[in-house]
Amino acid sequence: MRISELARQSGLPVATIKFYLREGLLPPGTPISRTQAEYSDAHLERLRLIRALRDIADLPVATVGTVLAAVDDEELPLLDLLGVTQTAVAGLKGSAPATEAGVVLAAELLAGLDWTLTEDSPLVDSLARVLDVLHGEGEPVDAESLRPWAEAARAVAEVEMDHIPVEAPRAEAAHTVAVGTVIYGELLTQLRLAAQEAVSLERFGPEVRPAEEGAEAPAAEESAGTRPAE
Amino acid sequence: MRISELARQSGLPVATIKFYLREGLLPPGTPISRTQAEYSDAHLERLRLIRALRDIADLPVATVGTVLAAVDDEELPLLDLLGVTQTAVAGLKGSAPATEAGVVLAAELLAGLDWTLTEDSPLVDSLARVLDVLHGEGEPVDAESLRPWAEAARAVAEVEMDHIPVEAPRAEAAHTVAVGTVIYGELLTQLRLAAQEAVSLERFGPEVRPAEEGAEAPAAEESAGTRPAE
DNA sequence: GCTCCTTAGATAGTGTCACTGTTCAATACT
DNA sequence: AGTATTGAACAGTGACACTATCTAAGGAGC
Repeated sequence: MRISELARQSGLPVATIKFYLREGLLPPGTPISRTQAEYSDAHLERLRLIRALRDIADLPVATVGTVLAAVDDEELPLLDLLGVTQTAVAGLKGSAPATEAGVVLAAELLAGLDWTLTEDSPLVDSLARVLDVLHGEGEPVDAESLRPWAEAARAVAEVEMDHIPVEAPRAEAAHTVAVGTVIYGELLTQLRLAAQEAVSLERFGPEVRPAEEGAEAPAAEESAGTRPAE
Repeated sequence: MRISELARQSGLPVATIKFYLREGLLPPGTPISRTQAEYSDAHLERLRLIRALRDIADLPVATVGTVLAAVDDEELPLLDLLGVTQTAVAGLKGSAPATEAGVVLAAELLAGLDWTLTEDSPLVDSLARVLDVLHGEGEPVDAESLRPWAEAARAVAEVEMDHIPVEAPRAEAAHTVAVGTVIYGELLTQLRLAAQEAVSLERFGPEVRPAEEGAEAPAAEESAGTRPAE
């Protein structure tokens, strides 16, 4: 297909696709002539992935490029791909580096959990910055208090690692690593919020919520698309 | 203290503080004269919180304003504050709404978990969008496959709800709700990444990774290293 | 061959966001 | 008195992610 067709199928403007091409996020199509190139379904795939990383994970375009390059690099071990992807996702905004105390706290926490990271893992600093903020807000940051989060994190991490098709062709496994790291993270985030709401309603406000089994008024549903959750 | 002192103690430029004042994120100080105002430690507190929401959660300034206004509103029930905060945090970037299929899937998932949300909770849509992406990438999105994430999410949500000082003055509880929803979310995200790394190292490569204490082989590693890339 | 359309590629422009800097008049401090 | 600081209003900046325009070269139908 040519670029306009690719645009139509992906739902993206031609100009945007050209932009991704320029930025190296999307590999060039195979040139048919000097003014035409052929794009494949793989390009469509790739565009979907790009949009997922942009829309869901909100990664900057340059970072998407870094991750994609790592996915495409057949030489790169999966373990390193995971590192690249994590670095892309973990990055916190502000430039303030973690305090020394935060780093110590983070290291102690990891040690207490028996989690061994690579020597220079940037995750320690990201984690330290979060602990700094928590500490600054008066929240407890000792290993014991944080254990529930650590255990939940570990549980999903185990499942995710089980989920990587290590025996499959590298391209497939690489795709899973990148998608998994990024998208399952967002899934967990959204589920946590949903769980918060569910738990808080159970505890503090079940009575303000009829709509259980009674004759649900025929109204509503106008924009919900489907039943809300019952 | 006056504004320059507030700037010094908070580490923020005066111009930035004035900006937050203009945007309504920071309440005005008590005017001493027509050209001077007195700021308190509460302002310092507030600035810390603003920076936490900006740097850690990467919330837009306008959204920070919304959350802060909800925190300050003594009339607003904590349950509603939670809703406001969740909406602020959950917001996904792209404008594409969830597909109908995604919404159905999300509703079924929530139903299967016995999680009841408010009728019009925007969380359903956010969750649906993540499921859409997962589905588009060929990942399984049935309730059974996603159960581990749901259980982990529920576990931390329970702990977080326990953690809210419902008996304390509303201002304190409100602060905890906002900080908790936002910052503990990031904590979980970072811990998940750390756990991924720990688990992957345990399983696939404690030995392929020297750099422990030996004299780091001067050899190549051409470009594969675990550099942050960028 | 001759229009008319599409494309690749290069370059410039737009809109948003979060500051940042500038000016001015009214104090405040020394 | 003289310098510095402040609050208020407003213009300017830099990063980012597109988006638009322009040009020359094909290609398609007549």
